[in-house]
Amino acid sequence: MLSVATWNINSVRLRIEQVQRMLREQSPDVLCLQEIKCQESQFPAQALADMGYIHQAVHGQKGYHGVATVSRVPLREITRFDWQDNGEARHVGVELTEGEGKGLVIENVYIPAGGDIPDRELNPKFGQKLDFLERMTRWSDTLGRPTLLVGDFNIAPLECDVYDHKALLKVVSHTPLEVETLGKLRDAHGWVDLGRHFIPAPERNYSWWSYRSYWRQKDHGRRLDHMWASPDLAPQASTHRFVEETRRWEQPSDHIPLITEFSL
Amino acid sequence: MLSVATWNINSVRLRIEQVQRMLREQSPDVLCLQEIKCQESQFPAQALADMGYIHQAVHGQKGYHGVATVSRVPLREITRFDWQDNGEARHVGVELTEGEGKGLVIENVYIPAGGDIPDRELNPKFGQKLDFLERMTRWSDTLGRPTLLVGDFNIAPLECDVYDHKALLKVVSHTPLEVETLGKLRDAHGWVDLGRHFIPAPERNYSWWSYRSYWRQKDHGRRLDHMWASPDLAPQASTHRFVEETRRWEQPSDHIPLITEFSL
DNA sequence: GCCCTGGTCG
DNA sequence: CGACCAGGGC
Repeated sequence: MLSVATWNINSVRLRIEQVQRMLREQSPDVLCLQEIKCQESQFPAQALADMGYIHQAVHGQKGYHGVATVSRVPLREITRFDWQDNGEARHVGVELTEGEGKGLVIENVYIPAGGDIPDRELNPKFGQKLDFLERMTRWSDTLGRPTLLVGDFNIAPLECDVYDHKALLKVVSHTPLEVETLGKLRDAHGWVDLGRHFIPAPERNYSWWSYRSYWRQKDHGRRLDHMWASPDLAPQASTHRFVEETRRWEQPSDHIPLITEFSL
Repeated sequence: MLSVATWNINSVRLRIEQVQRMLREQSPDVLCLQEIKCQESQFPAQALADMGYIHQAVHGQKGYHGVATVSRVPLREITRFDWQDNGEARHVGVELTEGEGKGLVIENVYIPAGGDIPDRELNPKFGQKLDFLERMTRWSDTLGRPTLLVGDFNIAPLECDVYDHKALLKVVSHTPLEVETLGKLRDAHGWVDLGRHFIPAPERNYSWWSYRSYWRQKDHGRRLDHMWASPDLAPQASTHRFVEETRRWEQPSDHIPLITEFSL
């Protein structure tokens, strides 16, 4: 048994107590964080180590972005890709080195949000997002081991992954071009979307609600966070859950944690 | 019986729950706030009205300074002086219009801090502080009714009003020039310093501790907040207390409330 | 909306 | 140290 969580925490320093609470209540073996928004030197390593998460791979930067994978089972950092080649900290890859999960690779990624306008010409950030996905797609070809790819993908691929499919067709995160580009990444390695494997369409299944306005009343969510298993790993996934309650905590992240359990 | 509190709250929006807690626990009839740090439109009027403090005189500005006097006994705003003539919101004067305290005037003031260097030439803010005090001194001559003058004076007049008299002689808030200038204001109307009337020198008696460094461990406080009664009002003051516990609350103001009870 | 960076202020 | 502001990001 091995359980892995992913959570875009939107500042790990501000929400370290919420991380600790989630770890106490959900008890995953491994936690992948995105948007830690700090440098490695500022990462709350001790607070997490005190809870047993002594194995840590932190790829941070000042102020923005940043990812970290912490674990109570041994791991070692194996990669730290910069698919944009611009110095942003959006990926860290680890390998579990002992126990049932030995050899499992966990890729933790924060895909660019892509700006407001879904047009390469008008909005360079949208192009960067697509380029990022295409580079990940080429990288996918090279993988040869059981791998879990998790994080904030900033794309809600299915109609039922958003509260209003038609309205969001022109909104970055749900445009046909993004969905198609993400689909190529998925197909490049036969990735299995565990969120929809365990909670099949058309069931409502969101991981993010804007801070703005009436997200709670209207349930205007999107499924932007994902856990994808390589074809050789997917059969071992035994449960998968979205921990929606954290979105109702005080001063929450706008994203919620996802957790998968594996029988390994 | 009438009780009046004064508290430099250092952002009333951020600390409205602490204000409510203090009001519940101390139950003053009137509360004078300084450094509300908001415009009148942003003042948490409803939260205070809900607790019975429905009579309010708010003199705010954007971001800095600002004073407000709220009460559960009827009052009317009578003055709103700008002794510096620069648009800063540092004073509001009210008159109680009913009940035992009818006719009592309460002047709520936030005297300028005065900058870092205690020299008019090198630091214009120090001059502005002295000018502010001198204009208040001239204003004091004109008063003819029982009056309570309260607020953050930003001066600790006595040796025992600071944790280290000698060290602070050259620190703005305790320089001989400030103490002398404040003394002239006091003498201009025969104001009675209730803090020292009820807690005589040389007893330790602080109302402010810096946010910086080890204020709690070292008790490096100063008495910057004051309640002064006009000679005709002072005999009615029956008790006076410093509510030090608020400084140990979570995310506190750097100042504590002072409360005087009057037998009226 | 909320969190970052930096600035000013006390 | 911790308020505020403005500007940038998502």
